[in-house]
Amino acid sequence: MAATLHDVAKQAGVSIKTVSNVVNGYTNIRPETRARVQEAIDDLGYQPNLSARSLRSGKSGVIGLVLPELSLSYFAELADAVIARAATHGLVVLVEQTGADREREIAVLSSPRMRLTDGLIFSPLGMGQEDAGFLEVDYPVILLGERIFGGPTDHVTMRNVEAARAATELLLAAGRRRIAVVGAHRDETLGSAALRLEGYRQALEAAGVDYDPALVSFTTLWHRANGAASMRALLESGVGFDAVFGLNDALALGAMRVLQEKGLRIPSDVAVIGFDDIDEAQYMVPSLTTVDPGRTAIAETAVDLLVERLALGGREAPRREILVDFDVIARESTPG
Amino acid sequence: MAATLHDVAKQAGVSIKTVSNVVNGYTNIRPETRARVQEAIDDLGYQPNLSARSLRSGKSGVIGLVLPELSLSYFAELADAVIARAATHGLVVLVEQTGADREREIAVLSSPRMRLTDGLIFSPLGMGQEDAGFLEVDYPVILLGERIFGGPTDHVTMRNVEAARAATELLLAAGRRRIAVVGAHRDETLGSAALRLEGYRQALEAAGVDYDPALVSFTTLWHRANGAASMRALLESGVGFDAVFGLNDALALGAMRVLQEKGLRIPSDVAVIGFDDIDEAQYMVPSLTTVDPGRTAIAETAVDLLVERLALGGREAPRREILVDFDVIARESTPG
DNA sequence: CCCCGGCTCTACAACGATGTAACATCGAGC
DNA sequence: GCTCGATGTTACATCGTTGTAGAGCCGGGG
Repeated sequence: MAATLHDVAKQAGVSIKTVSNVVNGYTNIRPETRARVQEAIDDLGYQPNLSARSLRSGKSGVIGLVLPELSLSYFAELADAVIARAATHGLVVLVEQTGADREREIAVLSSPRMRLTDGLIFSPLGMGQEDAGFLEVDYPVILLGERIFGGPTDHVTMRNVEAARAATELLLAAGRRRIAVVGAHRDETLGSAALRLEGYRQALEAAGVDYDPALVSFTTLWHRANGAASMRALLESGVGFDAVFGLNDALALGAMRVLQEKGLRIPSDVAVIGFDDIDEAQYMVPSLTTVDPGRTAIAETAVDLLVERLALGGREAPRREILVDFDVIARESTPG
Repeated sequence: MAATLHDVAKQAGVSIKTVSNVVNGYTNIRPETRARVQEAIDDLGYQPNLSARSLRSGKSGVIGLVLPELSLSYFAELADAVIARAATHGLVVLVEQTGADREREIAVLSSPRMRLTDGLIFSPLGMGQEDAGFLEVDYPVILLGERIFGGPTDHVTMRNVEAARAATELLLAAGRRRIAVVGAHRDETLGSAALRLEGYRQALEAAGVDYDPALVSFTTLWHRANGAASMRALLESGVGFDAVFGLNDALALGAMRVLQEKGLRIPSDVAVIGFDDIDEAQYMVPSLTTVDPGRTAIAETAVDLLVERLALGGREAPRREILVDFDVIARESTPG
């Protein structure tokens, strides 16, 4: 059985409160008392019981991270950054997966399973704008993603429109005028796909290039395979293009494979740009030009905001909507 | 403030223990009492306080998963499976990253941070056989990986030697006799690289094919980039080969890119096989033949073993060494 | 009519930590 | 010599939950 304050106190011949004071670095303790207690602590290998501490203090030192699934590179890398940042605040991270399922996302918000976390970083993919009310809970939540805007909680997200516009502008600046899009979602007005497509359109308009619907291919999940399929369809349709904007990197990589299969050279025949800057993008040949949407900044900002909320201890504070900076990362798949 | 048993009891006009009994599904309660209590619970939105429950019961319902980093696809997918399996047991997972750093791995084992977990699934990369003693802790640990064998804890791992042998045999069966290896580690006797290389050698020997050291290229980290670099070195060295065994998929994919750059056809000129069956392997063109080392089985077995240990409640039980089954998954990068 | 047993329900004491208030002890100051 | 304040330490209550022991009530059997 693990030693308790009580055991240590008995061995050191002091009260448990004195041991507690030593453990917590309270200053008014005689050096010899402290030494005696410390010896007993080391001797017994005492470790504070975090459940008890948490019950007493109302804080567990654990934050929850709720995301679709770790198998998606973007979320794995996000989780990596969240965990690393949390560690610098002395917090540990409990990870829950929802499989992008709306019901499970909603369930997790009210689940007692989560009640031992002090707060949540919440990244939904299934919930939509109409579900914003579910975010109204009595613990701090930091919302990520593009599914809900203007909800009751803090929100950290990326400049989807501007970043997509910058990506498109990079292609335009290279003289490309026929820019295909891979990964659009049909009938979506919110969410990453719609916002990035909007950025694309803005860039075209600003450059005085007509928007050609034939260049936009739709798909569902943003997987490599869908990127490849979309590209095949585009090529077969006979529509001419000299550049491709993959709405995320996986799509761009899938498209890139097909282009190379068909003997098209990248970037001379077709330039390719992605979105997300997942790790493997830089290892491809040619390496993929992409947009770093600020994933690390999102993770770190989310943790920091949550830590601030926790420090408030439940007192009210205005909600914040934070947009992190993005970066266009030029690599070999675009000219120049 | 969140409602407690006490609040519910007051509202329902019963004792807190009765409420507790209702919450825990204790049977001997009059239906009308139960209904009254349930109403109060719903009314107040009562949720059990898990810290208190955990203090009282000595169990938190949280298990820890300690791994190098989630940015490595293998570990992200492992974590995905662990979390999913834990959920079926009603457990949640706290994920800690060590960065494959020996000191951090050792620290985590004795960290009070981890004391609120009931047990650990521990996947070290920095510790070695000589550190086995650190695994001797007073909570259940399930060890993963190939860094420590015969330690004091349960151990779940893959059949590295046999799986690597099977991979090599698939190439041999296709008539390939000059099989290059990408990703060996110098001076390693334990660990994935050494074990997989051993399987390779066994397969060659059984087939009566001489082992040619010139075909084995060494590297450090198992990244795409290192796979590509190794392949370039092999090609430049002028040593002839008709197949490549990447000791993991990332290496194989890196190598595959370089082969294609050089205009070599896969699999007709050079067959390629990997190891790990990461998700992207099947989306490549050509898709990568690889070995599923049983990652999902490892994750699920680890969780199940831990659950069994937890059920023992500290009672002794013999340690178990579990080897999961592997599968060779033939895809387009090998003939046939 | 009384006792026994089963069903409901309750009171109380834990689990291990910490905040509060208060109690010794000591030296300094008047 | 007595008070005062600072210092060092302690007793106690408390966080919210659950296990244990047992109390009250009812009906059935002797």
